Amino acid sequence: MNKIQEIYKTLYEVYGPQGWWPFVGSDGGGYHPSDYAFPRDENEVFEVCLGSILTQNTTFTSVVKSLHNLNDMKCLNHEAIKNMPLDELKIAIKPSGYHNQKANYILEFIGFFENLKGKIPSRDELLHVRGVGEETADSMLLFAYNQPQFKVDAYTKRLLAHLGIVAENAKYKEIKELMEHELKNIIKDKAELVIVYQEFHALIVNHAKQFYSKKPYGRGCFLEDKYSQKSAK
DNA sequence: AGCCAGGCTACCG
DNA sequence: CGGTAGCATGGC
Repeated sequence: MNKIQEIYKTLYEVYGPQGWWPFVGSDGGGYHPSDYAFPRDENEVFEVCLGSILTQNTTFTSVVKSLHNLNDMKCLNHEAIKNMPLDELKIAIKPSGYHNQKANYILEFIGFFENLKGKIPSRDELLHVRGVGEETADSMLLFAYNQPQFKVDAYTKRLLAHLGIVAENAKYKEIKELMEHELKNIIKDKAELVIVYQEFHALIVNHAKQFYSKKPYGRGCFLEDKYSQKSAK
């Protein structure tokens, strides 16, 4: 087992399955640890994509508020959002911040989404949608479409940089390819790989919220002793 | 009161 | 190419 896999194993043993991606539509199930039958329909696929845009540079608790606002207005689906007044959309998603930008991102994405007609988009196609960058694209592919694309976020980079596994100025692509390379050779089954990518990302966020949110980063991080590649002092 | 959050675009050199 | 200002709100 390589170091990345050991870190995953340790985090999973400590925190358990995260069942990331809280759904608020449908039966309003919230998080769903150990249940990987999501998303269950086309509307939940869209809900994840919507959440992926809304969560840019924001906490997911804020996103859940926005999603509840839309759900209360019976507008938690692409057709209703497309047909609602722009001002109402902006008000609904206000808790997530950047509502002027994100409202337009969402409408642009809906145009793209409807053109797909249920097809799975490629990563490159997603990246051409305005408002969809690398992390958002991977978020959609991993959590909405169950594709084995590792999602790298600020926490992932911060953790790996702190442990000396990547450089402080490492780029998104470099980190993504490292994680995928270290994990996919061992895990052959695609569905299982998706689950590991999903859980790993969620575990990193859970862990990093506690130990990598405020400076000095890494204080109290129990991964540091075992996995840090930095030479002592 | 200030810093940070599960980023992206536009524009600069 | 890399670097950075601007975008907005809520929580602690």
